[in-house]
Amino acid sequence: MPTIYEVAERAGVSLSTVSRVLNGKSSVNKALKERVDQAVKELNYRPNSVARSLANSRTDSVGVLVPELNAPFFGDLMQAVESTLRAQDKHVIITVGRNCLETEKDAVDFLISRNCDALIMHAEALSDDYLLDLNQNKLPIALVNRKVEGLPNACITLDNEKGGYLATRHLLELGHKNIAYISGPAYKADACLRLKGHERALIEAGLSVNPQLIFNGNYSEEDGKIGLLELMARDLPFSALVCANDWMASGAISCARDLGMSLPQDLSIVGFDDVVFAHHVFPRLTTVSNPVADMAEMSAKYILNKVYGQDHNVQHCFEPSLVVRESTINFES
Amino acid sequence: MPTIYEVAERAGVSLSTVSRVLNGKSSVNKALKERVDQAVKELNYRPNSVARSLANSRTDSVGVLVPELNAPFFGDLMQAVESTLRAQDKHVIITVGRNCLETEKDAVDFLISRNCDALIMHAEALSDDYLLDLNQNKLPIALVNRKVEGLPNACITLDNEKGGYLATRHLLELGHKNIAYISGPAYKADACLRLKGHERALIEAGLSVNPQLIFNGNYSEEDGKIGLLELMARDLPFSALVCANDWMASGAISCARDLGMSLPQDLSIVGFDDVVFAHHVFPRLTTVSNPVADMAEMSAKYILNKVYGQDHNVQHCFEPSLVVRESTINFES
DNA sequence: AAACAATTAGAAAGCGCTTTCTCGCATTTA
DNA sequence: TAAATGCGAGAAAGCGCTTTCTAATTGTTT
Repeated sequence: MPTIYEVAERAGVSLSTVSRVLNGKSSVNKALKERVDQAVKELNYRPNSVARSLANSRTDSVGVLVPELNAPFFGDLMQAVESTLRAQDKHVIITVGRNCLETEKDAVDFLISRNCDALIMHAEALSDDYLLDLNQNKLPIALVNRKVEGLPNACITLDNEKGGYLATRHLLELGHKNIAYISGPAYKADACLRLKGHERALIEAGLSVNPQLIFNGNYSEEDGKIGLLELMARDLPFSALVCANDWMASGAISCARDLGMSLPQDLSIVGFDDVVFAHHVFPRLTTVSNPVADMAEMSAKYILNKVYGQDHNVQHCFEPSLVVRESTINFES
Repeated sequence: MPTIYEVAERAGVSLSTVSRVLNGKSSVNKALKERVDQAVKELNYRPNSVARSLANSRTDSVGVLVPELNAPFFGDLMQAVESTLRAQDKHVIITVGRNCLETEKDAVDFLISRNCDALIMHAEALSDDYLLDLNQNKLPIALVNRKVEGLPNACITLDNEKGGYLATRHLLELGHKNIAYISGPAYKADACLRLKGHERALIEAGLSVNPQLIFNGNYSEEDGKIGLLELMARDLPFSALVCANDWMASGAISCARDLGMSLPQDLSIVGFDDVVFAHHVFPRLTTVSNPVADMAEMSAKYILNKVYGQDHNVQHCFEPSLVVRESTINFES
């Protein structure tokens, strides 16, 4: 690998001049510039990114924290972040948090130890205070799918309440009156908001919120099954079910089928997120789309603005929308 | 951020000594070592990884190239690589190749420019020669799911032929005699081998290979549909279908259902890869499991051996196995 | 006790770049 | 024409570490 010094020698200039040509920040005599460009080409010179980082204390790398990589939702997120950032010659260092506080902290420590210029996180377990600290420690961060008081700019969120509302209103419009709900865990803000939207839709329709029709799951496929069984055991009739994510909807669907129900005739089901498998499920899942890729791209743009002096428009709140497929049908009494 | 110099000062030793304590390569007087450790703790010192990399020309980073991130198969791959490597304090830089020669080359260039110590690739478009060149250029590489003559050690592969064989033998054992096959693209080695396995099973069973029962797809869901329609249009009866991956199987399934067939009674279908959605499909897909996570982990271990002087056992060829679910059933004439 | 070997600590060079500082030269102004 | 100004190019310091080389200290051998 040739160094900048060899380029300078071949071009017959000093290495400062080569650096200036390479970075284009200060002006260089045209003839010299051409000699340098020529030398660069001849030697097939590529600047050493490590040395450059050491000299200007910037690594052009952005740390990313996601709960897992082998899940469609986070795959979409990663894909968007990676392509947005790499288009600007930054790279991502990906770490996995596994929904676990210790692992997430380790991951952040690791990213810091790698001198990332900024962090983009989908943090599940880290506390608001921890995140505030991080940010005050002069490390720019962006938070996808999370709202932290005190970090209004860093947060890129979805209007989860509206999503929950859309799901339930869709069922109401189809004539359903008894609508069960399998929620995500109560300690997660998005789960609460989705539920709140569900309740608002009921109330707007003049119906009452019956806690007996609500089950608290943990967003897993398994809990979709358990939830459906539990709700049915409570012996209150319902003709439709909203699940707070697609995994639970998928669990509920296969459970329902195992119980001999025919879908969607016996039960209309709505999911949330519109992950890739939503249309593999049978019947194809009606769900609320979560524009995670857009949000992820936006978080990357926010970082590009904040750390690398670029100037993108950034939008902090995104809207979900309903995707009607075949798992919901008119209520026929 | 404190530097190694400040640690040395506080401990009252030279910075060489601090470095030695930190790296533990050469021996240091116990008392001094303790003073250094103490100083490190007091200052909360973290070595600057960039400076370290510059000094010893090693970045502790491994470049990874995958066709895409938002697909279950590559999600599994990434997850395994990331966790294996990070457990050893290395990090991955992920790039996306999109199945496109130019993009893949760009990605590799990018990774090289980032001074990765090694590359782990699931390369679709790069030629064997290109890969050989890379490797001869002193950059260690590992290739997942690919066999390149001349790089026997770098390749971590699946016995695709056996996988194809298992899929078809399963159907034969169920009594099927007319088995259609939707293949992957002929220019991909894995697709050819899977098909070859299918043919071997047929021949072993005393049946002949009828090209009219084979359709060449491109591994996409869409081509599963197109393939099934095309095969049916050829007007040769078949009671079972092998698809060379799960995406095409999923496409074929929804197409079959749209045609009013009932599955698996009217048609048994086998997929390949056992990606996460295989059990979301209805009927749940019988498929050939592809231990991609194991292979990915192994590729990471190979790199750990090769570049970082570790000593893991490495296995170069992996065995697929049949996962029987509900999309296949006995042939009843 | 003297001569030697074996350890261990410190000084200093070097990794490849960026950037400040300085100086020389060309251009402008009085 | 002399002084003032501006600009571009080179010298050199510095980013924070590793590692070689040298020197000093300790322990070992005869």
